[in-house]
Amino acid sequence: MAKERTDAQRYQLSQQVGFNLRRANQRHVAIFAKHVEGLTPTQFAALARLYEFESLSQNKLGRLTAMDSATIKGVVERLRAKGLVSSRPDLNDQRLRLVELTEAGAATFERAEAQAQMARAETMEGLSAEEARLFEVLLGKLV
Amino acid sequence: MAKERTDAQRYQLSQQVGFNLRRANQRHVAIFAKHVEGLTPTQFAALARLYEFESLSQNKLGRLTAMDSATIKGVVERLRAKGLVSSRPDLNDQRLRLVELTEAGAATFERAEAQAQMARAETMEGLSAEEARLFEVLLGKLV
DNA sequence: ACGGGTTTGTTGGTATACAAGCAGATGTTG
DNA sequence: CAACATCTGCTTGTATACCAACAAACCCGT
Repeated sequence: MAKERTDAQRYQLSQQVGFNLRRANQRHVAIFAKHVEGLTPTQFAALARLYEFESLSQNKLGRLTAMDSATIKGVVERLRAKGLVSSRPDLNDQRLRLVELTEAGAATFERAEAQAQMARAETMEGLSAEEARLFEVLLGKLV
Repeated sequence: MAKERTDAQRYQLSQQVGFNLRRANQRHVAIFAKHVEGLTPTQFAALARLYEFESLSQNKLGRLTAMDSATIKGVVERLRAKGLVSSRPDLNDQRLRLVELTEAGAATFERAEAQAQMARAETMEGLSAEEARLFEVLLGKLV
């Protein structure tokens, strides 16, 4: 057995918000992967935004999904490789790349939405309905 | 302006727990980086565990910090490059690599602990003291 | 003692995530 | 209109994060 320090010296990592935020997120990603086949949470988020807004520039899509321009580039690229989105230059503003859902992308999102709901339920299963509602409110204030 | 779908069709990504867990974690990592210079949250977590237990095998350290063996390998490697930990083979069990804090590592952790506390405070600044306490309890039930 | 299962650490591959630096396009202001 | 600032997308580099496959070392039951 490894020796432990006394309580006075011990730092309670397991009770640190930052550590637990990271673990909660890790756990949710794992649960999401189990329920939603073929899409990561970030890819799902991108599809959700494109479903909401028919067409978005790549950077704007990134901002709406909390990804910087380097990250969203890769996500769009992988969604494109799966045939779920298309992208083309904007004729009015030549800096922009307009990204859109394909039909397959819209269908995939609609199917994934129900699965994502199940992932959410499993993520929250340790909390009562009342606690879950409260947690979501507090989490919303944090971000 | 991009066209939006009607409310009936709209998926409220911004209210999804998974999405907000990811954003909350991103935000915390950014705040942590601002307050704790030279250490990432995961590197800090590893130092915290090594401060708690004097000596740990690499894999066990990974388990205690919620990192798989591939991830913890890189973290230990970078901490070693900074001179904050040392690692050596275990003579009793030749599979193991024992990882320990160096003196510089212990000092760095003690300094970083106060800074991490400030990062925590800033992360939670949107919540009242009572809400923050409650949030931590609920988050603890989730992980 | 030995053959089978487990554990540990490593490697390679994929996917976020962000900083910094870049070039081209656009906007703004004198 | 010209100078300047801003924005967009791209690239490189670093750091998690996890999966799958692997070999060496260990453990355990027979």
